[in-house]
Amino acid sequence: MVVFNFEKASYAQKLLSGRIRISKLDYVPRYIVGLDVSYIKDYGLGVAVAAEFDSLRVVKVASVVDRVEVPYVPGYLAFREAPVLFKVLRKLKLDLRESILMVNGHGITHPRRFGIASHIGVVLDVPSIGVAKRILSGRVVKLDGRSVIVVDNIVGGVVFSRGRHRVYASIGHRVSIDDVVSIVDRCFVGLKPLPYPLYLADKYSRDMARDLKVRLG
DNA sequence: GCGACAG
DNA sequence: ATCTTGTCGC
Repeated sequence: MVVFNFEKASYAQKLLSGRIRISKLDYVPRYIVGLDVSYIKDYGLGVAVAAEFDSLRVVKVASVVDRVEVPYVPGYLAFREAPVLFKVLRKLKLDLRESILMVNGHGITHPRRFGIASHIGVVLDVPSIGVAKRILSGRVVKLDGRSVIVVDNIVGGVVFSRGRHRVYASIGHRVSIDDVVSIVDRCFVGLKPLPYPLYLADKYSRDMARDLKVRLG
């Protein structure tokens, strides 16, 4: 049996973090795609929700059930979940050249600056943003009335407060911190604690887990 | 060594 | 993430 090699995974993350491009989004996206995974035992239930960037109207949803081999260890989430998300993105059959990805997890606000949002963004070379419910790496600092996450002396993420909920958004790939702020901000609708595309991906994957359990007894 | 630790 | 009863607050 092959065991996961965390040493090599660390090396890969440090190496690949050098491929992250932090720059202003170079096109107006047509779609924003929310990505999330829930679990039943060793099966990951991945969901992708594509919404129009302007109206946030949902245009496409895809889901996949995939066996996961890698355990969850903080800092190595991508090696567990990214394969599931690559599969569901293939099923989505959407032209990602005109889209941006919103991934449940961190981007560069990661111990080796290569969280799952950056991982997926770099591998597919698609603009991406990470959105996490808890902080993983970096220091939260107040910067002109706004809480931001500083890593390596740059602003890599921003903290959003929705009532008592906190959301930590960060640069994934091919976006600027200003893009992260403006894009995540306009995805909050109503009182939902997560940006809409991610809220739906999260909801649908949980619904899927519940339904599948009923079907299994 | 100790604490912290996305999903 | 998932499991899982009662309980706090609006």
